[in-house]
Amino acid sequence: MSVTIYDIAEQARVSIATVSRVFNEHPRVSEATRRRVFRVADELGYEPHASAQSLARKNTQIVSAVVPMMTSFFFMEVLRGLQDRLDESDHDLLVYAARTLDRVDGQLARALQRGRADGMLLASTPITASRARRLSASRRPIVLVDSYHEDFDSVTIDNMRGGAEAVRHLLSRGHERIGFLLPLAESVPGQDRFAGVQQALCEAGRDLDPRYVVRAEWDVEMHGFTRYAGYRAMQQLLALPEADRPTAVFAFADVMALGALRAAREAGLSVPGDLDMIGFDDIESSAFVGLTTFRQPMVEMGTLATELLLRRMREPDTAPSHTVFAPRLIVRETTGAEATALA
Amino acid sequence: MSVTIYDIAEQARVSIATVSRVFNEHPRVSEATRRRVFRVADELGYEPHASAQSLARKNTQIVSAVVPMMTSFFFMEVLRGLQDRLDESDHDLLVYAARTLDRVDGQLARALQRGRADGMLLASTPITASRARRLSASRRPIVLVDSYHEDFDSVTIDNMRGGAEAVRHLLSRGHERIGFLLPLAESVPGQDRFAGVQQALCEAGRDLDPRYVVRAEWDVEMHGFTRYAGYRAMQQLLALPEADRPTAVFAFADVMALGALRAAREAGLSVPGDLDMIGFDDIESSAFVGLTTFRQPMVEMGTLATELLLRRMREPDTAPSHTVFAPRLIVRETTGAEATALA
DNA sequence: GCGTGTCGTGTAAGCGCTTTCGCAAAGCGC
DNA sequence: GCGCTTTGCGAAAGCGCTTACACGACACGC
Repeated sequence: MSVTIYDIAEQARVSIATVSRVFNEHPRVSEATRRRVFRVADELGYEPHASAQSLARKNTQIVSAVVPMMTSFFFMEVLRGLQDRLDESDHDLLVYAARTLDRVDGQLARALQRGRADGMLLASTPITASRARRLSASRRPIVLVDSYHEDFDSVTIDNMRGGAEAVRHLLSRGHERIGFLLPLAESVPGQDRFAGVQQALCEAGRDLDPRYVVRAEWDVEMHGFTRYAGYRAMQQLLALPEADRPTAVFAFADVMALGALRAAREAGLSVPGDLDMIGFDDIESSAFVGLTTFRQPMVEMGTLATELLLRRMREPDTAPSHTVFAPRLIVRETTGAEATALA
Repeated sequence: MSVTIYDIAEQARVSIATVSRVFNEHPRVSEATRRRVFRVADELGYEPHASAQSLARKNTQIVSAVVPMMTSFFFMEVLRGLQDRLDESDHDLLVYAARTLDRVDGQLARALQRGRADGMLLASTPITASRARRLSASRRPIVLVDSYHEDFDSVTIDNMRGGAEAVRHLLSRGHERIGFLLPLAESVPGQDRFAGVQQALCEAGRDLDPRYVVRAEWDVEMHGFTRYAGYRAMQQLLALPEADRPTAVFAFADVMALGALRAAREAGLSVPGDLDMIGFDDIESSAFVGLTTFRQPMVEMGTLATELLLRRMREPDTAPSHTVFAPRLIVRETTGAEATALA
């Protein structure tokens, strides 16, 4: 078997309590014994047993993250933020990734059930009433990233503002007929962005032409956040009589915009030129294809969320905080920017 | 505090041993007590304490994965495979992600140190002699994904074959002057692909013109697997006298190819037409830009690796197995395929 | 020299679970 | 009915660690 504090205690001629104290940096240990214990521990190659520590200390030094991989680029970036911050504070990260949105509940259940973690991060997971109830019932520190519920700390993006800004940007470029490619109605970011759209149109005194609003009905389990959904939705827009076709399109996600770009080009349109296009997310491909979009400070969101979680683990009874980041418009070729060299 | 087996035992008028037996599906429990225990457990909302179980059982039901995020798309896909398989067997996943390759050792150390996991998956992590030593010393079940060492189970891609096939494909399209964009010399997949290149050239009776081989010297911490590195490397190729310029380029990774494409287009070349291009990895953007490349069965690699790991956890003393997947050439527009509609 | 503090250490009681062992009761063949 | 096995369960000993408590040794002020 592996080395335990008993082995060290024996060899170092002290009690196991002292060995434990040494490793826990307890102040009342003499310099001499401290050194002796460390030396013996080194020689024997001792590593504390994580489970035993957890059991005795009543904490695990583990944080879990539940993520629907739907937004995989988003998640990878957030993950970076998490890891960076967690490394510093000596916590490990347990990941419960769900393939599709409908599997999130399963992963959530597991994460809660096992009770392995001291705290939990939920990324891009819509908090329904029933989820909220279960989360509250677990009495665990919880932080939401990219989703909102009043009972929990959250770090989000101001989607409404983004939606509004997208419209304003397109209006400022003189577009009269703007098409919108939306995800499923259930999508919360989708709802918010759309609210922004309506607000901006209203402010500008425009009406929303329902023919220009296409809701994805494809790839339902991804809420329509896929290339294919964007592609099909765009085709629907393109099926309008040519004179009525939108001259600009706001796709609610970059992946959708990419599909839409493809559809537009297949239809013989050039973008920009015949059509302006704007997305949301700033995924990796977007810079490459010159897609105008909105950037979200994902790494930062990850580190902040972790920070909040660690705080809440220390002080569980503070009121939930809600941080909202502003998305930043990145103007690229698809709304007329000059092509730029690769940074 | 939370509910323990003692609470259940008391309420159900049995001993804690029996409660434990019920939950562990021990055969020798009467149907009546089984039911009673389950009922009480449900009422009280009992959840077994993971750390206590680990301590008593001497296993954790946790698998850890160490990944350099370098290849983030690759990792996300592999992760999918992992999760799918782990979910089935009721294991949780601990992720140690390193931002860059030089931080891998830190994460490796943590993963080993904490001893939290019953087994370990290493993705895309070059196994140096010193790492191999540390891994062996830990006496833990280990499986390598996308890297190789004779002492451990591994699941890899036949990079040499891919490299050779890339060259053959370009030769078959009549190219005489082929440029190569390589990552740092340290990169093992890079070395293998290059070996394949040399082999294919040799078979075809061609010499390798050293002017056509550019090794990335940028983004060293990513081993040169970045857009920017590809971009700069391509510029170097383009700096050759026009008559000598390669008519086709094999970039050793899609990200590099994307950068290279950009550089080529900035230089006024059209791809395909003036230049053929081929990459490796089939990242998401590649389908979009029509890049010919090699696909790796990443999800499958993930599930297989997990399968192997679970097996090794059951039977630690079997000889290491080495599975090699063949990369599949995906011919797209950059080597002359017709543009295809989005699937 | 005596109380009073502080230091350094050991003893032992947990943390919540699994599992061995033993025992009584019940079932079996004859 | 007698020995035998099987069944169902409890007692108790861990798993490796933390930590409250106690205790002796020593330093200090007076």
